[in-house]
Amino acid sequence: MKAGLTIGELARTAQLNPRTLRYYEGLGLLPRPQRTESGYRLYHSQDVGRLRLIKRARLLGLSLAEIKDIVAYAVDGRCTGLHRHLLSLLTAKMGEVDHRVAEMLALRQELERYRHELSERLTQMGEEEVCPPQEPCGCVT
Amino acid sequence: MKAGLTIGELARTAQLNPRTLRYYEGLGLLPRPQRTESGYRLYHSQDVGRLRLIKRARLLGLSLAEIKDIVAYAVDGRCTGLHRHLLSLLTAKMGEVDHRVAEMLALRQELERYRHELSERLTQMGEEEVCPPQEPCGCVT
DNA sequence: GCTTGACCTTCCAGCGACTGGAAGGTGTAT
DNA sequence: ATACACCTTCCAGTCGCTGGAAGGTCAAGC
Repeated sequence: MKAGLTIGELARTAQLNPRTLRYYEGLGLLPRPQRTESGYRLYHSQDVGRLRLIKRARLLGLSLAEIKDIVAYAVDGRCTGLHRHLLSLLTAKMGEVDHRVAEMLALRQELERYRHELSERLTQMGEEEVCPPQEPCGCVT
Repeated sequence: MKAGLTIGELARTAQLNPRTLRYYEGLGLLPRPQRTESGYRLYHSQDVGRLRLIKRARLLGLSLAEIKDIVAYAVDGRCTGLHRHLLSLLTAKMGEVDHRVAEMLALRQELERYRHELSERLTQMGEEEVCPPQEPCGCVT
């Protein structure tokens, strides 16, 4: 076994489960790779980039079907549907990225507030103690 | 039917499916609300805030079980487990927010690049045409 | 050479978080 | 009185994984 990554190696570098890669292959999101004589999948290091794009798009919440179109374009330069369709998908999703980033940052602030409060309470009381019902912090109203 | 929101009204203001609210209730994420004589659920406007927090936390990818702890603390001021446990959860998740925001922005750039390229191609060729295989844009390597 | 152990293969089944259909009751508007 | 949109419960399906089972492969150590 020489040039090429096994599914485990690719999965490790892409921070994904090997099972997930096989699942993606089944959906056509990942091309069917070469096989060794014994049937092991052999990937190119190039596939890492493809997976990185997929992962990011998943983070945003794109469906695997949508991602398939985007990856097809990004990696192979072809569209499965209409140009205009893909274009409007991209535009919509970019707007969603902005929205999500804003929400994330709002959540971050909220978490920070809880964390701060909580760590204060923790220093005041026993370390291992289960928390009794207390005043709500009133952040959520 | 007076003071109080029906499940549909609450769902609409929180931008969620009524079914999702019932599902959350089943998991204990949302308290069992009052009922009208005929059995309709009646919510307080206060529940909107709770749902907003839940939605944000879901956006970040927290599991509903994790969110349950956070919401219990944020809204009712109590922990279901150890203080320290919740604290480390919060800290970890705040780190993840930062990571996600960075990934989102990277994705945004990537999408913008595809979008730009694609719109150029679109103005050069027929509007409604299905895209033939073309050069990959080489962004993913 | 043989065993150990980590890897690979396929297939099928389960989970988490919804989401939809069916069958029936409610509430208000015309 | 009849629409029509809403509500109720229950069960089953979808999406995106993820795990177990049963078996084959391969490099390392004894």
